[in-house]
Amino acid sequence: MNISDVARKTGLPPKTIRYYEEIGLIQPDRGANGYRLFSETHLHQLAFIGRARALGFSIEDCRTLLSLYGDKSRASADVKQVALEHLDEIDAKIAQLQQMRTTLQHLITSCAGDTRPDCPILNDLAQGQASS
Amino acid sequence: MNISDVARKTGLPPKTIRYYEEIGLIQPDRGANGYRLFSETHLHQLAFIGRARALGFSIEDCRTLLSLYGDKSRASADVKQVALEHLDEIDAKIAQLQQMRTTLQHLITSCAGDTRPDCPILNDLAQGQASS
DNA sequence: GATAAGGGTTCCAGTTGCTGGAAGGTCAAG
DNA sequence: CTTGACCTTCCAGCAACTGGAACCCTTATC
Repeated sequence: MNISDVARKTGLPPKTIRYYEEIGLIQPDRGANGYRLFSETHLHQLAFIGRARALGFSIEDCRTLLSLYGDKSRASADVKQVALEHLDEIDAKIAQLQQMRTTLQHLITSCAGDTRPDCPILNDLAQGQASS
Repeated sequence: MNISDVARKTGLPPKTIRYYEEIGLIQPDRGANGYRLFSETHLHQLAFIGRARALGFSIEDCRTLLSLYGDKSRASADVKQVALEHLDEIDAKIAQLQQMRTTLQHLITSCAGDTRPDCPILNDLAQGQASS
């Protein structure tokens, strides 16, 4: 399989697949003409990476997960730990965004949004406290 | 004021302040020795930027907001629009993270996390469907 | 006057995860 | 034989910094 076939089947752009090879996530073979040649195994690995990335795992996490995936004597606890740490990161990000959201929503609500220059949003940014 | 004073008062690292000058967000003066010299106005601007960044606004948004802040004939509607667009972005990110969180949590719950190799998390990543 | 500590300066490189573009080789069809 | 769609590599850039090297300036102390 050439790269565009794999791209179509995995939904990953060819550029991304080349990048994954460059950083050593996958090791496709090469044909006599220099083209990358992908096996079914490579296809599975790339689909695996694509799904892990869709769940927000970092590239380094993907590397770890791929390695565990290929290790038939792995302990599921190792996989679970990677997932749990990632869940914590997600929760932290959500909490941070919720905090921003709350403050921002409050400011937006208190801003008239008309042609006058008075603006509680700018006041808050300038003073470090809401004008309400 | 020298850069470390401003850093202490705003909580921004000196490196970040230099970076903000480099990209034209602020224009501190220079002393005869080449040191940056910050006025109270610069201090306010940097504190303003720091708070906007804490609310998740991009550097470009900060540029716009700073410009509106300095424009006494602004319309608050312009500020509100920037804030509303940013709120939408935050909401989109939260939704995406919640989606990831839900899937990940489900997988984690179904994984025994012991010494055996069977792992629904890897199964899902490999197959594109949960094993439950 | 020498020196050492603690400022400041610039410039270059690296981070994460790609993405765009240029320049060029390959291949299959008409 | 040429056209067009592939493929290749390499270089640059995105956001928003951060680290480090190499060097200058200031102030205090001996």
